Amino acid sequence: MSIDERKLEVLRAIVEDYVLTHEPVGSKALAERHALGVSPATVRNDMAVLEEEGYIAQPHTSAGRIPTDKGYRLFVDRLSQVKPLSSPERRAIQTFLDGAIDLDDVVRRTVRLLAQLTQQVAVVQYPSLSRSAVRHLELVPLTVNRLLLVVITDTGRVEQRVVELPMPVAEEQVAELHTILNAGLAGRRLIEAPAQVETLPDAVSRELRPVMVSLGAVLLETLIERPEERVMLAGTANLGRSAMDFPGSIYPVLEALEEQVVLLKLIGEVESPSTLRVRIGEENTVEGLRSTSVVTVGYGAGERALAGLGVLGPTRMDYPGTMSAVRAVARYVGELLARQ
Amino acid sequence: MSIDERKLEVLRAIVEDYVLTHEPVGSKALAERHALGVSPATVRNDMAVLEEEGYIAQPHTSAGRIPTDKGYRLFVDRLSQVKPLSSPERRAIQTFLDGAIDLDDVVRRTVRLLAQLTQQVAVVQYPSLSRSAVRHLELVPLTVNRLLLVVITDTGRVEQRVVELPMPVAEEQVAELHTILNAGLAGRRLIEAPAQVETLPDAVSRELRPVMVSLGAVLLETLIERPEERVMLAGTANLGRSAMDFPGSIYPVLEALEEQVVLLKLIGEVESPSTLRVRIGEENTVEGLRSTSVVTVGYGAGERALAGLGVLGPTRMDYPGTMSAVRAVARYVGELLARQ
DNA sequence: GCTTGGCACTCGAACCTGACGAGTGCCAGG
DNA sequence: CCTGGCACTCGTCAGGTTCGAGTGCCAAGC
Repeated sequence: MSIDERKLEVLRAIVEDYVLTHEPVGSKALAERHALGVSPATVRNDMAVLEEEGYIAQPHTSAGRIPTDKGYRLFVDRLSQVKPLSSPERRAIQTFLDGAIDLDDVVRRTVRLLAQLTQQVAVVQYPSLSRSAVRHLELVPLTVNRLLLVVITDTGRVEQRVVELPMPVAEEQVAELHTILNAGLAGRRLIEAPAQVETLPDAVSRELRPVMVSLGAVLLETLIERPEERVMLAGTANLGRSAMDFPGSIYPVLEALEEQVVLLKLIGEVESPSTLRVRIGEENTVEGLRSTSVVTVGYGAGERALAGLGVLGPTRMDYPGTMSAVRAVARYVGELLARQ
Repeated sequence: MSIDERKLEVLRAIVEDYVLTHEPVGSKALAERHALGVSPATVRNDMAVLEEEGYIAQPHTSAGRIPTDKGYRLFVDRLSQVKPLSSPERRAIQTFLDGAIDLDDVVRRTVRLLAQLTQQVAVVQYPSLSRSAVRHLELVPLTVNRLLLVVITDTGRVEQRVVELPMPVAEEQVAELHTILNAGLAGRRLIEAPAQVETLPDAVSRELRPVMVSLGAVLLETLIERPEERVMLAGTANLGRSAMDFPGSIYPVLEALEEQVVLLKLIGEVESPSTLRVRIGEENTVEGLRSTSVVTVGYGAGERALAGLGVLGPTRMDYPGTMSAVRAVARYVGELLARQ
């Protein structure tokens, strides 16, 4: 690393000031506001080097400097210290989340909380179906040859599908199917279900085999092969607050946020609940989000990530604050889900 | 009404031109583009009268006129003719909605469709719980003293609550509760359920009464007294397109749209599926939506409105087009729900 | 060799100005 | 009651000027 201590200090000062004021920061103001112990002229020299190396840039010749994506990256990687949440904040998270009555409510509260804490756009993915375990399967006869298949997971998620049966079934037969299904699948992860599903038809009485086959097919197709991953969004209005930070308009950002696929791509690629992931500006693969930064993390019980959550805002965001808020919320939601 | 034929014609022309161009329209352009059969000077006189009566206004002295809310109101009430949808549009609605696999999917497709057809923000309310009928109730034992109560309505909506029981119950007892619940409630509207719920404890064996009481309490409280009305939103990005139409910014609009309560207020007050409701600008009671117009209608099977749907956009919107799109979609969704 | 103060230079923001033209209101004549 | 004509208003736009923040560079100092 060719950058010595003071230059890093200068970069940190630039990032901090710029995040605070939204204005390009000049050498003089910088030397004054931060106890750098050197004169503006010296700062200018450092800035020239930083610019040459691509960490900062000038919007126009006679203006101060602003950090580049590369600058923010360095800041996040080496300069920012985790800002611990204030205890009122911690308490707010607890009391706000503890009131949730079901999974939907947990997700809704979480996403609002995140949006409010960070004053940015928050995204929370529902606990992923494929990574959850089946708690219970229920069959509800709708007509003689239509069943509603209800799957309840250990995270509290409830999914239902209508299944068209190849033949009419009586009530006792439904009971039989019900028993076999639960015996075979309850407690299993959905992701390890396919093998199990194959064996199910053999376990039921001969005439019910085709019915069990249809049920298995629906299970496989809609719950495992293309499980419906859902996300919830909040705080879009916060984009307005920082509208001037987006070149052009917030329009492409709003557009990207409307696409479920995009959102999933954004927070779906999480690994463990302990590692925060920060994508800054151009690092985002999604066209339209190139002017934003995204902070995501997995959440779930223990080390296994059930799903992701995160926050999206202008590249000029308060990274330390956002990162600790995201981490704290994820941790707490994980505990909450493990508890029930 | 002190306004004669030609003045109305002039007003219509102004509205139509302004909606098309987004620019104040002057007397000359107006006389040219529309076959009014009179000279610009005459149009000017008419415009002066229209302005005096509050139907149009001038942004500044040397500019053309734009319609006021009152002007749009007159236009909607007396001047616009329903613009029938093109047959490709009709077909698009059909094919797009027919692919839906469950209620969630119906709502999601509907809201997207509306947003795309109108190029505005679309809002769709889920079929209201209290106005739906119970198709089936299911009880899933979680632990010995916790049950999951699942309610399936005739519109395909599935709601679930965890119920803490005052005592542990065995499997046969759950079966009994299940039978009694379904016997008493299946087929009833949720809104007429309270009376029925009261009688349920008497129908079960003595020792199960307290359990049935808890179940009844949960049913009443969470499903009937404060039923969770849900809405889905799409097309927020379309606000960007007409950002310049909003004085100040779209920020307050976005903010209002984040509030479920506001959205419900917006589309919840619908009566019959046949009557469109148009609220223009200042007619909106919601602060923040004073610069928008809202077109809503009820939808449902037959004459009974199950819930509402609608569209929100700048006051300068294509009212005839929007109105017919909203009406057509509502009609089709109603049919779809009745069919299943 | 790094730091510092001085100084000339650049360039965007803000302000002013005048020309232009769209659009109006009014009036007299048909 | 409609019409053409005409004076008037006022926002927009282009061009020009000033102002000042901030820079880069250089020579002197520690």
